[in-house]
Amino acid sequence: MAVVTRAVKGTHDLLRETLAYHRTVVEATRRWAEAAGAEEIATPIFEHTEVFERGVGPTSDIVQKEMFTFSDRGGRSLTLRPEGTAGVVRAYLEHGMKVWPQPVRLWYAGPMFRAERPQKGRQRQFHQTGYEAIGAAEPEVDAEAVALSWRILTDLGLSRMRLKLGSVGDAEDRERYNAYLRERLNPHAEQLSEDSRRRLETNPMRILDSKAEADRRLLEALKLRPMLDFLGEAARTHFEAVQARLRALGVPFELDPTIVRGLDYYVRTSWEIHHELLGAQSALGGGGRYDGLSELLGGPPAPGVGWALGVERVAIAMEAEGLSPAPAPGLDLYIVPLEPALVPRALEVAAAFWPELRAQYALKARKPGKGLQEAEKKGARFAGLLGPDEAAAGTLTVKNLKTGEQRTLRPEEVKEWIRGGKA
RNA sequence: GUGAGCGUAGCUCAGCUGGUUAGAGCACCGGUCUGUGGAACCGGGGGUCGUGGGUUCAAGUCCCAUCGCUCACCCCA
Repeated sequence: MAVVTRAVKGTHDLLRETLAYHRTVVEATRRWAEAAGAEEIATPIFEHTEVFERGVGPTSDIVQKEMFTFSDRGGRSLTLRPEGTAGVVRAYLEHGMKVWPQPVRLWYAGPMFRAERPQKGRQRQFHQTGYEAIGAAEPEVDAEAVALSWRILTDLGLSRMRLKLGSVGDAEDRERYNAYLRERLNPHAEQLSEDSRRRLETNPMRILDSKAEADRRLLEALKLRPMLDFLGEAARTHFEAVQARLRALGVPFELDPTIVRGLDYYVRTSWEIHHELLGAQSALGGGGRYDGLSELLGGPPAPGVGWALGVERVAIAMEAEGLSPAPAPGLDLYIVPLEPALVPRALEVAAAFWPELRAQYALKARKPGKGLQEAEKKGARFAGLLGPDEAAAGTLTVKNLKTGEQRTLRPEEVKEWIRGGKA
C-alpha cells in the first residue's frame, strides 16, 4: 500500500469498537478521579526536551533510546511526550499551583509517544489516562492513588489482575542499596549481560528487573537482599502506613520487592498492575511517588504521587475477559423520502430535529420497504417515512423499528414520542 | 537495534506437484418488490496476487532482494 494511505508504523486509527473501548476507559478514569476530587488537566503533547531529560531521568531507557525528539525552526529541541507526569508537574510549577489548596489532584487522558519496536500492547503512539496528587507526602495519598487505579480497573469488569506493591525507598536508601548491589555483583560482572554490565555503572537496581537468562541465573545464585531491607526509618514507616491504609480500603496487593520503576523520578511507594491474559507486555498500569521531581525541574520541593493506565492494554485485557465497551449511541431517526422531489424536504425535516434527536435522512428516494431496511442497517431506532401525503400535511410517518408501532405525527410530536421512549 | 512468522478484493480466506480472461463468503450498489423492513433469489462494482528483479514456453504458485504487518527479545503503560 502506498505510503500516503498507510498510518505510520506503530500508530493506529481509532474507530468504532476500538474507540468505544478507549472512551470507556477514559470515562471510568474521569468518574473515579473526579469522585476523589481531582480536576482534569490537558497539557501539550510536546515539551522542551529538558523536561523529560531532567524529569524522567537521563539514565532511563525512555530518555536514552525511546524519545521522539526534533528541532523546531528556531533550533530548540522539543520532544513528543513519552509519559504524562513530567508535563503535569511542569504545569503545576508554571501556574503556581502551590498556592492552590494542597494537594492538587489532577487527572488526564491523551496520547503518549515512544520510539519502540511495536508489538502486542506496545505502540509508538499509545494512550494513557493518569492521576497525580501533588503537594502532599502523607501515606494516605499513596493509598488513595493505588486504590483509585485498582478500582477503576475492577469497575471496568477486570478480574484476572495482580497488584504488585513495593517501595524503592528514599534517594539515600537507594544509594546504599546500589552500593550493596555493586559490591555483590562486581565480582561476577563477566557473567552479566551486556546491558546489565552497563547498568552496574549507571543504575544497578535495574539489573534486578532484567529478564536475560544469564542475569536471572546469577541473581538466583547470589541470593541478594531485597531493596525493602534497605529502607531507611522514614521510608519504612511510610511504606507500612501505605500498606495499612490499603488493607483498610480492601485493596488486595502483594508485596513485590523486585519492583523497580523504569523512570528515575520515583521514590518510596511504587506499584504495577498486571493482567494474566496480556502477553509479554502485561502491565496495565503503574505508578509511584515522585517527591524529588519538582526540584529536578527547577521548582521548590513539592512531593507527589501518581499513576498511569495504558488504555490500549486495558482494552486488550477487557476483550480477553469477554468484556464489551459501552456502544456509541446510534441514530434516533432515519428519514426516508419516498419521491426524489422530497429529498430536500427530508433534509429540512431532519435538520429541524437537531440536536435533540440524532436524525439522518436518505439522499435518494426509497420505496417504503427499502427505506425501513436501510434505517435498520443504519442502526436507527425509528424510521420516518416522508411521502406526498406527509409533505402536504406537514407530518411524518414514524415507525418504531423494534416494536413495529407506527404513528403519523407533526414534528413536535415526533420529538416527544422518540425522546419519551429514551427515558 | 536483534530474531521468527506472515503479506491474494474493504473484511475473513480458497487457489492441488507452476498451465487458458484469479475465486468464495461477508460487506457495498442495484433488481425481483408502485406506501411498510430484517429473508430469499438474481445481477453489478471492486484486485498492477505488498514491491522489484530472476528462473521458465508459462509465475499468485519456484528463487533472490526489498518494503510492510505481527509476535518475541530489550524495556515499559
